[in-house]
Amino acid sequence: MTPAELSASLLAIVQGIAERRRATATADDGAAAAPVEITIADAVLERPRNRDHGDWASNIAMKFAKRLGSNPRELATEIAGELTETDGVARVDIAGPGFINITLEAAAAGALAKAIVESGGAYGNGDYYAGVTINLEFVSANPTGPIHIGGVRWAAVGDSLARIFQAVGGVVTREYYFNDHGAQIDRFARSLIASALGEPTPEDGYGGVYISEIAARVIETFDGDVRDLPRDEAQELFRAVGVDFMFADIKKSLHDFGVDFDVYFHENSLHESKAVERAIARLRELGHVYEADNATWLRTTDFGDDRDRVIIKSDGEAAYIAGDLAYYLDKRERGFERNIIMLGADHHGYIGRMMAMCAAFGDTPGVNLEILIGQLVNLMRDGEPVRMSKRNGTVVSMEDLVDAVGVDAGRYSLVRFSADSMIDIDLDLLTKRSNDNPVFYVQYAHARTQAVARNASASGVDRSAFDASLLTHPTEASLLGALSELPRVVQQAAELREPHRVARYIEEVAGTYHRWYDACRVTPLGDEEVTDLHRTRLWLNDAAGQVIRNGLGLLGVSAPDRM
RNA sequence: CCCUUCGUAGCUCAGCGGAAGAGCAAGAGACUUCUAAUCUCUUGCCGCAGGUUCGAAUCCUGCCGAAGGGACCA
Repeated sequence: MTPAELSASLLAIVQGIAERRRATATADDGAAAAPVEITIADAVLERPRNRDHGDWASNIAMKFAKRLGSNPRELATEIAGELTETDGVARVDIAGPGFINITLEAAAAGALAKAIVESGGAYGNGDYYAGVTINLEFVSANPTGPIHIGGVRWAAVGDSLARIFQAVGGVVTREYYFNDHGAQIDRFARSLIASALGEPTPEDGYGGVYISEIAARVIETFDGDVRDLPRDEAQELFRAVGVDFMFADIKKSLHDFGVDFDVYFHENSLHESKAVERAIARLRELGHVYEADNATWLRTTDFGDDRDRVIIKSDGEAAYIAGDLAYYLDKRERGFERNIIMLGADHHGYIGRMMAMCAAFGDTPGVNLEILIGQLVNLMRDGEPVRMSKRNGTVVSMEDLVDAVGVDAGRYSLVRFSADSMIDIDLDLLTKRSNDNPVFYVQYAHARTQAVARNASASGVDRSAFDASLLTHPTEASLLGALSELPRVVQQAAELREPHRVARYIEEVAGTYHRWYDACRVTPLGDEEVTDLHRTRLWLNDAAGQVIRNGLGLLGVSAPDRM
């Protein structure tokens, strides 16, 4: 019996009770006579932490007691009476103010092990976003330097979120918006030229080691002596070629981190294709654009922003947001129902104008456009914060992180925390390659499932028999309960856009598995005969491995067979 | 002044209407038998004060503390 089946039974029972109450109620009973709407969403089951509270618990009696003209414990007792008769239910207890604690028969609970193994990599998937087109934009760091450790967080979280959306049926495009237009790029180009000519770093330029490396590579591609070039031609050369090199580097480090984007969108293309003009013209037609102080404004205050925004500056240049207008419109024209953008907390001020822009186009903020804000990463050394700056070249890059701890530990430690919490990354701890990263705990659990499977095979234990009623040990009920949660966790992670839930969940599964391993053997001891208990436990072992593997997969972390 | 996020065990953080959790650190125990990177035992005015609710760590208001943000910068 799956949790879904159990909650369906529970729903039917409560609906039946409500129906009978209504039928027998007299008109002057008031509340009891009114129809009470009870849906599957009300019949949620929780898995209690405390095993004394059974396999599943429901608070439905407390929720509906008042509306059904009863007190919680009375209603719970009535529900329990019927639930006890349900196939697969071993025991029902009432506890506290009206909790209904349900214990399943071993056979009913254990059937799940086989179901998981048979579903394989698809176990945990759902249809929450079936067929929904989702554009997920993340990282989008300027190509003026390597991706630093702050951007890496969004790479890990964003890619994981994309995987989770896909698991619930979403048609996801991972997108990287490449800001190759504007003043920062000009500064980048000037910095390259300065480095190439042996001049000092410009006042407002970038000065890292990577600048001289890129400059040297640009010089190599040029047939002749860059020193002979007029300044404006040099600027263009270093801009175009330098950005390409920088961009290739960024792409490669993302790839090495296991993150590949479907679309790398160039901001510059929006200006070259006149998409910006078209977007502004569209908004002008809709009546949201006006001229003032020699500039062109978008009346975002009509849509909840705290001030109107300039879209074309008085010098005739497009403001940054103009690109955003065109970019959003482009995404919509490419057919994405949902456009999600992940930004760092330092950009939270963008939300108002972006949502207003979305509404100005006639779309629905929060549905067609959604902005996720994640807190920044705090870089520490010896307990002291380290300031990173592209200007003076003190940047800890994605490669530094990967070199120090590897892709798995790096990704895991970034995706394990809620995006709402700021995280400190201590460089010394990192380089010590400390073993306290829970990723090893989880990976070890997976490796252990594989070791058990190998040993089982060597001892002649196979999956030729399955008798779920044999899975009677408390740790087996506990493990089965944990395994049953994956689909719900995945859906919740998708709904709330919180990949860290998957990480926390597989940590719990790993713990439950280790405890089961400690108590229950899959392969027989010494000369013992292979029994159906061993065979059935192999199914459970393999189901646990499958769940951990699927969970790690959603985080982009490998599931090793040996450690 | 305004906005956003955070404040839970010694530390790092989960939980976000329903019966206070994990890892680490510290101490004590458990391997002749499937991986000891494991398991077992030991820790709390959920920042403070009100409110909503049958029920609040969770929702609302105020305060305190931390981080970030409020441009015709990107």
